[in-house]
Amino acid sequence: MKPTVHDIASEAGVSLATVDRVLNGRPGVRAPTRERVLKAIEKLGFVRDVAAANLAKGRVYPLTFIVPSNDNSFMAALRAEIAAQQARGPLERTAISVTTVPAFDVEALVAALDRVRLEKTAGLAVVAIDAAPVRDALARVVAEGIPVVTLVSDLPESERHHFAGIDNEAAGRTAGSLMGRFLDGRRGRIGLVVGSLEVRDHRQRLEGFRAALQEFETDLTLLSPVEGRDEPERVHALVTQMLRDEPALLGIYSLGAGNRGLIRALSEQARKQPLRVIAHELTTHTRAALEAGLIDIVLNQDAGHEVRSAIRVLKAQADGQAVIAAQERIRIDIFLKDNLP
Amino acid sequence: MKPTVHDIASEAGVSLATVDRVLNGRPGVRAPTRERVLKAIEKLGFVRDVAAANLAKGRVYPLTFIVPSNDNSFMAALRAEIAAQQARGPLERTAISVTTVPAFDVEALVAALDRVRLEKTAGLAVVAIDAAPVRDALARVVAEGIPVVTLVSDLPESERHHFAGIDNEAAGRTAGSLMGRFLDGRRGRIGLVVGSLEVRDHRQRLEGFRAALQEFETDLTLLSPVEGRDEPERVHALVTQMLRDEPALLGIYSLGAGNRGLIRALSEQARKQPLRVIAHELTTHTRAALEAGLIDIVLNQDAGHEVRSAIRVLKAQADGQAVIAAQERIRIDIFLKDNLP
DNA sequence: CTGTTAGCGCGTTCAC
DNA sequence: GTGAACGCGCTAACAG
Repeated sequence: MKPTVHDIASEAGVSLATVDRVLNGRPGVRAPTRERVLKAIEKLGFVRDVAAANLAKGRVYPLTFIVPSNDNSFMAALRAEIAAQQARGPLERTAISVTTVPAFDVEALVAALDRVRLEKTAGLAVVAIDAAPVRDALARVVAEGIPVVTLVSDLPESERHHFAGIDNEAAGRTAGSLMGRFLDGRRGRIGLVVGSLEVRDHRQRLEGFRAALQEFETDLTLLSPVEGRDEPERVHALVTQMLRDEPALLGIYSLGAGNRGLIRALSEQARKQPLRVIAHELTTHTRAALEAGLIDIVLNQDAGHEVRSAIRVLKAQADGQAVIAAQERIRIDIFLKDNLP
Repeated sequence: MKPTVHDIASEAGVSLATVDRVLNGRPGVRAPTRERVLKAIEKLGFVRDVAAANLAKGRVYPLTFIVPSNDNSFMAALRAEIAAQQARGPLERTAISVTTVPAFDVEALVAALDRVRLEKTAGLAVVAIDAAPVRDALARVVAEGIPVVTLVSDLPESERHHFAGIDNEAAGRTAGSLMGRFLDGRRGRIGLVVGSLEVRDHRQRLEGFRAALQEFETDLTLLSPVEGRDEPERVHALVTQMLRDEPALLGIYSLGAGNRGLIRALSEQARKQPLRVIAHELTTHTRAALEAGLIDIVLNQDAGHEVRSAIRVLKAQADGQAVIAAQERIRIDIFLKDNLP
C-alpha cells in the first residue's frame, strides 16, 4: 500500500517527529539526518496525505474579501459566489469575511484596506480600483505579510501576488475579431458603449477591440465611445440616441455593465437591417436577450471560478506554496444562444 | 467551533457508535434513539467531515476506463488526462486502470466490457460506440451493480447512469449560428466534412448545424457532407478536391477529427476571397491553424473536465450519493485566435 | 538536535 | 440495542 510517515521513519531509522520536520521544512534536523529521510522518501515514493495533514493541523484560513456594493448583476453574482464559498467554509477550512464598499469610492476602499491590516487574516481578495491611494494601501497590506489577490479588476503596478480575472485586452480583441467577421465587407458604423474610460478594464477592452477590428479590410467606422457609467438608465438613453442618430449603424459593442438599459433600448427600436450586438457578462438579462435575438454574443468571466481560484491562491500563498499560474488562468467564455449553459 | 460527532453524542445522550449508525443509515438503532440523534444533528448544524471519514475508512475506489486506441490528437489528449488522474490516484483515493481497444471495433469493446464485469471495480467510464451489442454489454455491466458513465460519446438508450460529454447537437447549432452570422447576406456554398455519418455524435452535429443555419435568410447552399473517417490523409484529399471543384465556396464546417488534413489542404490553396472555417477540438494543429488564420473558430470539449467529471460521478454513484447533474455539464468552448488559453 | 505521546474527526471491530 | 476502545496518516506539544 501507499507508504506513510511510519514507513519513512523506520526506513530512515528516525522517529516520526524528525520525518515531520523534514517534510515541513522546519529547523532542528542535522543535514545528514535530513538526507537519510529524503532518501527514504525518494525510495518509497512517499506522497503525503494532505487530508490527514489538514485534519491534524486543524488549521483554518481566515480570508477577507473586499467587494463593491454595486447594483449590477455581475457584482451581485460575484457576491453570491463568495457567499457560497463562505458557506462551504467548514469543509474547506476557510473562514471568509466579506466587506462591501461603495463602488468607485477610492477613500472607502483605502479605509477598508487599512482595516484589514489590523485583523489577523490569512489572505485578502479585493476588487481593485485603478488609483494611486489604493495602490499604496495595498502595498501596506502586503508589507504586513498578508497575501493579496486582486479580483476581477487588476492593479498590476501594485504589490499584489496574483490577479484572478480575465485578460481584458484579449476579451476586447475577441469581440473585435468576431465583429470583424460578422461585418466583413460591409460599410457602416459601429457603436461603442463603455462604463467609464477611467476604469482600466474598460480601456483595455476598447483597445483590444480596435486593434482586432483593424486587421479586417472593411469600411467600418467606430463611433466615439459613450460612457454609460454601468447604469442601466444612462445606457438606455445613450443607446436610444445612438440608434436614432446613426441609420448606418451595423453593430454595437457594449463593454461595460448596465446592459439592462442596452437591451431595453434594443427591444424598443424596430430596424429592418440586423444589428450585431456583443456584450459582456452572462446574467439573467443578457441571457434572455441572447435567446430573444437582441444580443448576438456575450463574453463572460465566470465569477465562481474567479472566487474559487482566488481562495486557492490565497491558501497556497499562506502556506508558502507556489501556484501554477497557468492553471489559475480565468478563461474568456463566449456564449451564443446556442451554447448557453 | 464546528460541531463533531462527539458533540452530537453528548447532546443526544448516546455514544459515538450510535451516532455513526444513524449517520450511515445502518441498522441497530431504535426509532426513538434515532430521532434524538437526528434532532441533535439538526440543532447543532452538524456537517460530517468527509476528509476525516475517508481517512478512517481508508477506502479506495478502483475505477476502470475503456478508451479507443485512436491516433488522433483528441483521443491522445483524453488518454493523457486519464493518465494524469491515474497519477493522482493516491491523493484522490482512486485506483484507475485503463483498457484501450481498437477504434470503432464493436467486438473488441464488447469483450472489454465483459471483462470488466469479472473485476471488482467500483465504476466504469467508457467511450461508447453506437451499436446494439455494445448497448447489451453495457446493460450486463450495469446489472452487475457497477456504476457506468459514458465518456465523450454517449449511448442514451443504454442503462448508463451518466454521460460526461458535450451536447453535440448544441455544438452543431453553435457552429451553424456562427457561420450564419459570418456569411449573412452572401450567396455561395458551404462544405461539410464529417468523420462518419454512422457515428451518432457526427450526425447530431450535422443536424444542429443545418437547423441553426436555416434560421438565417441567406442564399447559402450546403454541399452534401464528405466522410473523412477522421483520417488526415483522406480529409486532405477530400478538402483539396472540394476547394478545386467549388469556386463559390464560402465556408467549411469540419465536425470530425483528422483536421491535420484539413489544415494542410487549406494552406496549400491560395484563394482571393476569405473562407470561413469552423472545426472541432483544440489541438496543437488546430491551435496553430487558428493563429495562422487558416481556421476561424474551434469548438472544443475539455477532455480534462470530462475525465475529472466522470471520476466524480462514479465515486458519488459508488457511494450511493446523488450528483448535481447541472454541475457536471460539460461546456462547449469556443476559441478564436484571440481567446486561446 | 531527536524521540514520545496525545490527539484531529470519524469508522469499525468487539464486547456488554 | 448500545458503548468503549483502537486506528487511519499526520502534526504538535512536550520531554529528553
